[in-house]
Amino acid sequence: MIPLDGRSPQPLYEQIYQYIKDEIRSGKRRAGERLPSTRMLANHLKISRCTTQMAYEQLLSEGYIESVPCKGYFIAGIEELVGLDQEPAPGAVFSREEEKEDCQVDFSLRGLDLERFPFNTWRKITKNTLVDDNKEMFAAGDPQGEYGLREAVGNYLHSARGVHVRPEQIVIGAGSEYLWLLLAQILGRNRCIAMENTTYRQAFRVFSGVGMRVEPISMDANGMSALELEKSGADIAYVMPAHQFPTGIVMPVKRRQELLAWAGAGQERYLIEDDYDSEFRYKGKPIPSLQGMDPAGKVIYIGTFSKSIAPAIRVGYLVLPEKLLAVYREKAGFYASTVSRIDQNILYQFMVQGHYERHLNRMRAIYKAKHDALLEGLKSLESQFEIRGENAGLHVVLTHKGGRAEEELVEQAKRMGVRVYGISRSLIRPEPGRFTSTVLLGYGRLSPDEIRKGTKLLEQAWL
Amino acid sequence: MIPLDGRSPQPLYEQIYQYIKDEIRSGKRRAGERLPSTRMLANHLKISRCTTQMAYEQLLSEGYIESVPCKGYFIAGIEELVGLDQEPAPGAVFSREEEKEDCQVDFSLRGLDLERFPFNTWRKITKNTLVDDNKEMFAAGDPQGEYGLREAVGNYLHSARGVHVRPEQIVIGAGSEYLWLLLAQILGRNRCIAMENTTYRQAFRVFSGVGMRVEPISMDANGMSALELEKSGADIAYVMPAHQFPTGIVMPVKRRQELLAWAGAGQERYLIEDDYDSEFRYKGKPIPSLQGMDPAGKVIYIGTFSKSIAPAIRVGYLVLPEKLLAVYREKAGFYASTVSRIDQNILYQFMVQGHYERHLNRMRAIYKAKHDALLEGLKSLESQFEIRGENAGLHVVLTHKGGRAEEELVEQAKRMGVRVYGISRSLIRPEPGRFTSTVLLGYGRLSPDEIRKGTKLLEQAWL
DNA sequence: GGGTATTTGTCCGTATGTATG
DNA sequence: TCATACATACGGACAAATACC
Repeated sequence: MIPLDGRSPQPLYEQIYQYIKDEIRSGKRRAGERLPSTRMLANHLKISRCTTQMAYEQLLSEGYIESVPCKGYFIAGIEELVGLDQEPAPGAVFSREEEKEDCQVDFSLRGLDLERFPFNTWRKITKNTLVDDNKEMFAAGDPQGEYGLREAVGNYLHSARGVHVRPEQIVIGAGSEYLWLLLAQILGRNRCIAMENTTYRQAFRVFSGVGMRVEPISMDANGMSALELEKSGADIAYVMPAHQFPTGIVMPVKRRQELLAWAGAGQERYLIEDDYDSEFRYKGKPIPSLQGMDPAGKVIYIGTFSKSIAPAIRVGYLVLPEKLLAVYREKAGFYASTVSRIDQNILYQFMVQGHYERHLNRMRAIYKAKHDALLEGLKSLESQFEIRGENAGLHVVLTHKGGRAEEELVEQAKRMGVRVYGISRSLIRPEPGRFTSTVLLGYGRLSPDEIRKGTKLLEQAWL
Repeated sequence: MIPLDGRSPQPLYEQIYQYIKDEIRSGKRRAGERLPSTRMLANHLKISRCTTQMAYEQLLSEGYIESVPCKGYFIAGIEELVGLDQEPAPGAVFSREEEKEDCQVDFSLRGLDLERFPFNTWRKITKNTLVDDNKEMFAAGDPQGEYGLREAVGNYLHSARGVHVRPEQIVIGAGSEYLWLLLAQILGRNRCIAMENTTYRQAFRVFSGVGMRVEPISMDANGMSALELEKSGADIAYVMPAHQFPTGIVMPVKRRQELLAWAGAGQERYLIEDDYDSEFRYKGKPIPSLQGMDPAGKVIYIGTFSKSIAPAIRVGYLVLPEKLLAVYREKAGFYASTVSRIDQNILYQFMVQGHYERHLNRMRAIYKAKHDALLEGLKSLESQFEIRGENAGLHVVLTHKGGRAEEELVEQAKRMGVRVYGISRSLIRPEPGRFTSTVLLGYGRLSPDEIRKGTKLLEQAWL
């Protein structure tokens, strides 16, 4: 029985939250154990169900408990599936995973929390998609992607990201890499593309691989330098305004407008906005997409479901300005869609039934809990490290104030069994004196407990 | 997304109110449409729930929206007349389907018989793939494709097509177009590629689209002219030895050896063997693949499941010679797989459980029946038409002996309600006096009865 | 074994109290 | 005093999982 004091300044839900949290921490409650349902508890304590629920939600957002719809709330398994880590891919010709060694905590940048994926929902939708009267699903589909799915994506982008889009402007494709490649076909190879000097290595390799000239542009605190962009002679600029990878910089409105002005000054100039992880933002008012701020149709918007649903779902989308639509149709309209029509329809159902929004909300809460745990754990490092790129996405950026070399930081962490990642592999062109003592910590796959463990080890490694 | 300005003198709730009011007035929101719940919106905009509620209350009091307890807020249905003429017919942007008119029989070249697809098997395998203990299926997979699937494809190719292949040489990708594109990245753009003068238009567009120089090579009865190839200066040759599209030519062993010899004469020379419909062969011994005849590793083999299973299954495979493997890893190894890992595993199960072989055997019998019906029906045309490309694939080639123009043949057929397709769209370069009176008849989707009906109508149209 | 009542998490609109200019 | 914004608390409706008949 939880003792409640109605006259206490501490709200009821917090008293409940505190009580249960203490029980979990002290070990009185074992992992996997079921909590009383919100109704039962509320009934028992003679309070509103919502109050108990708020308490549970708090516990949930901090990772102490987990919820299973229609079943109950359960104490979280501390390190349930640690070391489940991805596949070693039988005979993997070149697995991207480095060897595990005795790595205890891996702050991997591509790690995601797939445990919470609404598996049953997905399975059910799949089942319903593969019904007998749906055989035409196996025939060839629209090369641009199923119209319904494009509508759903368009609606989502409009409401969530302020993107202005008709379904006709959307092209569905199998992941970012393919879409970059496709984009390169549309824009033409004889382009000069400006990229932020630390950027997605993959994007850089695709664009340079197809023969585009790539101009690295240095960044200030607000992102890509507009001045340098102007001078570079590029006619395309690839940017990530919402949460730049890897620096985590959020481009403020002023810089956005400068870039839009730059694009507007040339007939053939375009901005590519890669909104790769904009789904996750934990603090501060969300800034609409660059595309949404642009009435002139100079922004090509690109996004994917790899982070927001699962990497295995190889689906991404391109939003083309009206002017480029004709070019797309001429140059690439004959490309068959790269995504199975069945998968497109599963995803479509997932979206129109509202599962996508729900899933995003849930994941946002979960990742926020991890994010908070990480920042809390990094507090002790603040004297020697600058922490940036927080409050959004799935990684943070740490820079050693004393200028300790990146390799040393990585190596020191490694000796303590912690894997962190240097920023230098994202550099296109070396910049003397910059990006030399910066490491990246991804927290998507780790549990709050693992994160706390990791930061403790980092403390020992670096201080 | 509603743009909010925290520093504006206009209160937050009023900004929201204004925004939604404008959307309703402009007709962007339809009557009856549901607004996001106060919680969701507040969560999204990172403001208090009460603020969104105040905005909604204002809208409510002005009659723009209605509230339904426990369900949500809805746009009021004052004027149903707003914005009736929206959306331009789903998928109509540029659907590949020509208008139906009063076409009775369509000898479509991309038609397939999907009625016989083992739907239940596929569904069952899908269900079994999506079981709870298979969650890792949603994580990122091998960029080259699931190893198991590559093994299965390799085994199939070895036994069915005589392809010599280790799973390590196989790259799984989302359909032919993507694989061609990938191949172009691997080989490099500064290549000169020889293509048979009538060939897959799509392949031509991909290769020329990425900037490769394309050399059209004329064909004799045995396929691509080895002499002309030698003279062309090309270092890559794209061929379809098993059943050339569209001519249906089967390349005899002698010509194959000439091509192999050509490839062997240059360090960087390669043959691309597109085995697009080799699954279907109705008479005579199946000829092994070109790749299987080549001990020197000069043949790149490419195939897909689009015809043999279903076009919606966007899966194809590339078999790279050992020498190109390293190049692939370096230049394109970072490309994530374009096929959903789940789909790959479904396909894998489909193959290892023997369903693929069974399905192929069944389809071969079915298509043979159609093929026979077509040839039987065309007998009466034999006096005036030469019939070629038979005994394999899913189409035959008809050439008018009298030299009647292709357009006329198509038009005459059309007037009788039959759709046939001219060969000229497969021409890369006009060849005076050739391919001017030839049409193609695909029979994949038609039933034997429809085929008989079609040939009867063609008789009336042409004789 | 197949329908049915119950339980449960989840989402919803609503009401009231409070802090800050 | 009032407008604005936020925090706390309430109970109904719903669909899905589950247990029971």
